[in-house]
Amino acid sequence: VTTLSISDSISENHERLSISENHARLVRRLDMSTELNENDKELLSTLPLRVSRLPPHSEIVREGDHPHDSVLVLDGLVSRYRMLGDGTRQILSLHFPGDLPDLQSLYIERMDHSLSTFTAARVGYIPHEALRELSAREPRIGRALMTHCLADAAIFREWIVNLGRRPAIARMAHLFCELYVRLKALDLITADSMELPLTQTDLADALGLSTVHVNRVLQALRHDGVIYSDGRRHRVVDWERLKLVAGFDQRYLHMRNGFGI
Amino acid sequence: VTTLSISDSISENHERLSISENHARLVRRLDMSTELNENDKELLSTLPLRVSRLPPHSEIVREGDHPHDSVLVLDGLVSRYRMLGDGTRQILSLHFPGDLPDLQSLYIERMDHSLSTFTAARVGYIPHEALRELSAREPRIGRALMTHCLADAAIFREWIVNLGRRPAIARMAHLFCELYVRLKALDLITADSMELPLTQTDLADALGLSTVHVNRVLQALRHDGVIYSDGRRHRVVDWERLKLVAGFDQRYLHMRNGFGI
DNA sequence: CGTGTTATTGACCAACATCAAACTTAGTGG
DNA sequence: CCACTAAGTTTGATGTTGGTCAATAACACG
Repeated sequence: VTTLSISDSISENHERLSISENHARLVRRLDMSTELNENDKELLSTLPLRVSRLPPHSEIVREGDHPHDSVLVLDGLVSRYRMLGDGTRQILSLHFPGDLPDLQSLYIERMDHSLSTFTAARVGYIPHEALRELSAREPRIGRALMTHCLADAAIFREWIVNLGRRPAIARMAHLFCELYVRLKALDLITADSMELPLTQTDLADALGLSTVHVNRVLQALRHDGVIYSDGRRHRVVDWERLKLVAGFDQRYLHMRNGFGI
Repeated sequence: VTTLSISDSISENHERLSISENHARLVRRLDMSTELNENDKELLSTLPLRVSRLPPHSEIVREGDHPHDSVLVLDGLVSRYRMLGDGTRQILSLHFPGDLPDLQSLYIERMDHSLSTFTAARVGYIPHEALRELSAREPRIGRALMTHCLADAAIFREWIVNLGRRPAIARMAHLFCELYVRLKALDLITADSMELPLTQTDLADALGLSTVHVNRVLQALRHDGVIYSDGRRHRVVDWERLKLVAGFDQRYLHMRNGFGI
């Protein structure tokens, strides 16, 4: 499997995905921000992993839960979000294969938001116990996990900036930049194009905009020749201009040299 | 010192602030989210702390820095923020005595935002080395520090919700709710009123609004008898209504029972 | 007292939301 | 393969929130 796909690999030949290939996703992802040696990688591969196959739009963890496992995304697109009293939703983050989207539940008992799939997805559950034990025994692993959490928080900060101080078109461009770089680091970009199974309503809920406005902003970006998006596929036509519109600087993603763009 | 004050204690009798009183701030703050035993508290008090007195509006850490110490707020009001290319600012968080606002620099080298004082402040610098060493030796301390970081991230998430999905008046109310609960937990509330040395421009930069609109929103809240604010002092007149306007639910602050409201 | 900062006001404007309808697409069952 | 349906996208018309600009008022401080 040389080129992975966010949502298609579900329908690929599953015989090829051995257990160790699941762990490889995790290893690769953690290695993105913290350098891991061979020993670390071995150790990570010993983590118990209960794999589960989920339909699209299914809740993985709900606000208020007290989970005893952390979730590892193996395939598909996963998001964290909060529902408000008036029925509106705010998406907090998007997660790709290799991400541990609720690692914070290791140290913070109660979930203050929910986690669910957009696409059909495979996720792995890793018992907190195992993660704690390994982190305590192997500080390098603990450090890698913490760095993962903290890089996550850095993304939250950037989203605050995005929502607070950028106009709609820049917000959209910035989101595309972020996702593009993160997907690139995972080898999930083919021909400058990313498959994001997000509706315009989903984008609106991530960007704090209305659906209608998202539609108009996308049209503007298409018209200006910055991106070309057609349903689920979004192609970055002019990366430099996209970055410019967004005011994007990838350093907040805290990727090691050689990862990202 | 029974009643502390965010900005006034600077001018109090400093003879009474022994080293151990500085550490007490940290202990009390960490104990808010993670239960500490006497041994943990002892250990925390052994951390080396270089205390420094800073004028108002001075930068403590700058975006791009690679700090070797973490900052402990001892007195005063501190904020994290990002400056954008067009000169606008987005405040990311506000920090009170006992907070460790850049603890993430322990694991993430490069600062992706800046840290500075609003008021005159006293801050303590704790070498990363010491924090790492103690965390490794005493997992309970490591855990408390991580929980502090993660509760921080929970606040970022709530700010994303605030900026993305709440109208201006609710945003303002929500910020007041958060600060009120956090200050209450630190015993920094006197007569339902909090001293926040923030200008309306500062509030605007925290809430993603314009100064003019902040002014009008504050007037509306005053007019509705929800808060009374007069310069730097903000009094919560009707807490229930403030919560209602904000849609506030303090659980995202992840305080242990008995802390908060 | 000045002088600089902050708060307040009014007039006007722009960005974005809302509403409602039409259109497109993908999927489903006959 | 087609008709039917549901979900998503697009459009237009209109409304509102909140931004911008500019002037004035109120403080705060040396």
